[in-house]
Amino acid sequence: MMLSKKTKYGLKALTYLAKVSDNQPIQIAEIAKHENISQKFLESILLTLRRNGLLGSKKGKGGGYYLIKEPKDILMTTVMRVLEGPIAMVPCVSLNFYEKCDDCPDEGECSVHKLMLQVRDSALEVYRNNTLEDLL
Amino acid sequence: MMLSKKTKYGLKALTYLAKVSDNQPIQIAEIAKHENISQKFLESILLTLRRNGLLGSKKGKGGGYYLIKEPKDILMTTVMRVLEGPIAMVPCVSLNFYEKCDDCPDEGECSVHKLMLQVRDSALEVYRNNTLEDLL
DNA sequence: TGAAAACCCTACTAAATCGATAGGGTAAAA
DNA sequence: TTTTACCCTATCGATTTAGTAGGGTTTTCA
Repeated sequence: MMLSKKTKYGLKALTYLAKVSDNQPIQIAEIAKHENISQKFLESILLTLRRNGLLGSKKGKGGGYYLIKEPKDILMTTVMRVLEGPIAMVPCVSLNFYEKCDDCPDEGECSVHKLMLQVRDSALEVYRNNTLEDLL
Repeated sequence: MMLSKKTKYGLKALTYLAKVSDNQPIQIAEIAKHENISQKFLESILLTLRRNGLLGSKKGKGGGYYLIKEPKDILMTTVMRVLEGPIAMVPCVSLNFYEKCDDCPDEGECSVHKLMLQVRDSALEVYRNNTLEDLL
């Protein structure tokens, strides 16, 4: 139930980019140093963000990573799904990764299902109501 | 970010006890069979619940586990904390297990902190608004 | 044009956690 | 006094996490 470091670092990196850059590329090393993150680990996280359309990158001297959207257009639902995976705590209440429980004969009767549905909805509401801009 | 099987099974066991029993002791084997749970694993979970004041037990023939409170008096906040641990996804927003992040110089400025505070509050609200009775 | 800067990719690993399994010990009721 | 059922400890394979290592490859600028 803990937030992974991957997500934590990813969020911090996005925040840093949103703060300092006017879409100038920022080098990995700079972000890593400023946010106290292992550079190599951060590298893999930024790569994930880029592959999922949240960041752009530029190679060569003067290169780096930059936001390709406005902070106000980057929803936390997207960020969390990309970095942390499904928002639901059990697959049987997941919107995007639904899976039936093999041990549970009737979802409608399942107390875990009932509770986790509410938890998912409340988390989703938080993520939907927060853009990167809101966190600056 | 997944719910552990421990919590899932624990919740199911509590629900089962609330449904079938008028505070008669129910044997582990019966719960395990009915809810499709490994008996030995369930045993350790029930023990945890007993140690934390959520269940009572009776030894010997005719023994088993039973609820020691009314379902309407068993809050999900308690159940989740006992089985799953802290509700917060980062220690720096935990009410009961607060810890400062070593990499984060200023919590007030931290985007992760800001977001996770909201997530914790919304989860807490759900858990506070649900008793065992509500899940039956 | 060539070398340095910076991204890109793969593979490995130590540590921790999870979900169980095994095997017995102990108390209580019939 | 024997059976029943809870109680407790230890172990273990699989998976995940949080990196580390090391070497590409591409691009840009001098």
